Amino acid sequence: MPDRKEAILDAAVAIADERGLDAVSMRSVAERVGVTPMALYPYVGNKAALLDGMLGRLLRDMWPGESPWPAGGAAGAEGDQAGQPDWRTRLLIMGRALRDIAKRHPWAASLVFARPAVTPDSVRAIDVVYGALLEAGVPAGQVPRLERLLGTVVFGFAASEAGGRFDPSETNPRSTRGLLPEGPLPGHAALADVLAAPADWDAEFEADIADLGEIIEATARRAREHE
Amino acid sequence: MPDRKEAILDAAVAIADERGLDAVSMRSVAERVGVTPMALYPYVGNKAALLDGMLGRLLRDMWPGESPWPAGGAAGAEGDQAGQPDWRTRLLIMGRALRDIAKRHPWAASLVFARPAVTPDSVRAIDVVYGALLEAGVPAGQVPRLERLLGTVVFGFAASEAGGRFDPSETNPRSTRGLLPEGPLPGHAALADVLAAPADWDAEFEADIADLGEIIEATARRAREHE
DNA sequence: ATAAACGATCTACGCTGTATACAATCTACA
DNA sequence: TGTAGATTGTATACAGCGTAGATCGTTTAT
Repeated sequence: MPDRKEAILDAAVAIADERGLDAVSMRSVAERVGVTPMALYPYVGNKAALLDGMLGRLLRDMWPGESPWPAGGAAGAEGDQAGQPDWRTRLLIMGRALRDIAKRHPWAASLVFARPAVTPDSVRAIDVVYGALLEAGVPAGQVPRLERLLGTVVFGFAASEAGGRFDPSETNPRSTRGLLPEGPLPGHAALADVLAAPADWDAEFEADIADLGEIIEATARRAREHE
Repeated sequence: MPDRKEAILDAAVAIADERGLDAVSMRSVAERVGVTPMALYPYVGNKAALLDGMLGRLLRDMWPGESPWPAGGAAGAEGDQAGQPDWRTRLLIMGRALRDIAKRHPWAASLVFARPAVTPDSVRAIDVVYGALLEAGVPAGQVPRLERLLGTVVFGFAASEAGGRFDPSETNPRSTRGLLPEGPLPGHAALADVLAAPADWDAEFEADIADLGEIIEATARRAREHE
């Protein structure tokens, strides 16, 4: 009866959304499910596995229905399927979906870099990226690396946004003036105007994705020329 | 007497290196310093601040002596200093240094995305990157974004390497064969050969850095043309 | 000399993950 | 229908956690 496991994961995700990841304890989850803490163990094994399960649950929700696009149509030799958007918008959609998830569940981003994430759902997501990169003309030898780079940037951006790594340059006004107790900050001083303006994270995310797209195209172009 | 704080941070870092980040507790750190747990609070405030301090300590060690290069010489209008390497190798050196730190202290990488890292040392590091980007010809409006992108990739790579996000594709042999309980994996199937070979993380890191360098140059080139 | 601030201590509270032992309930077969 | 076995949840307990609160020398300032 694995409905129980789903219910447990639901409860854990709900608690993390409402009160933060630190509030997710075996006791709090158990209470929400209406059961004693030890009753969770047959279903989730231990707390680390529970966190993995929470992350997996989120990745599954990336595409609500079945698979995001008709399966197949990934190998370059096969030609493109009819109703499928091109590789660029496919990657864009995935990236945006991932950032949306991270925004809705800020706790998730910090988990990505801490756990391997070997769930079947995440492997499926990787496969879709592989397909897009192959369609773009990236040589096979570079595809896994670029997939990892894409993931690093998207997850990293989401994690930074959620975890606060992007905030401090504004909250610390002294550094934007090019001064620090220990010495001058010529770079900050030269950028005072830009640093004073509030950042537009949506625009920044899109710009990053666009830059990644250029990397992909440049890689594909190099491969075409050297062949 | 802030030597005491240094000693506390030293002890905490040593414990994390030896027994992992989870082993860093107020009690264990206090014991190593030779003091009761509550005696730490006047110096580090609370546990979260202690973790911040540990991270800051590592960033300071990025350049052992004083500052990495003679201060100043960042603003583009000022021309280049004599003994300073060009912006590309400067960024390369910083990136490599950061990955080395993450390799020596794997626990640190997971902290980066969880805490804002507002310490003076990290601000100084950011300033150096600003200087390099300005020297490369990146327009001021894009410099902060690219600095964040660089940091995201380098930290993200280090965190992935240390946290295990890069491992599973090999440890899960079934996925490299293009098969999964739930359905086919056309992308994995098409890349079977490449996925079977072991990855060279040093080479991958260098390749990623090179790609970032191209983004920087492309941005600078666009700015030159549109002016 | 008196007052104030500081550094360190001890105790205690409520919380954590989970090993272990036990009880209740449902299933299957005679 | 009776009973054995498996399944599922409970109760208790332990060692460890972060830190609030009160206390107490010792140092510094007035």
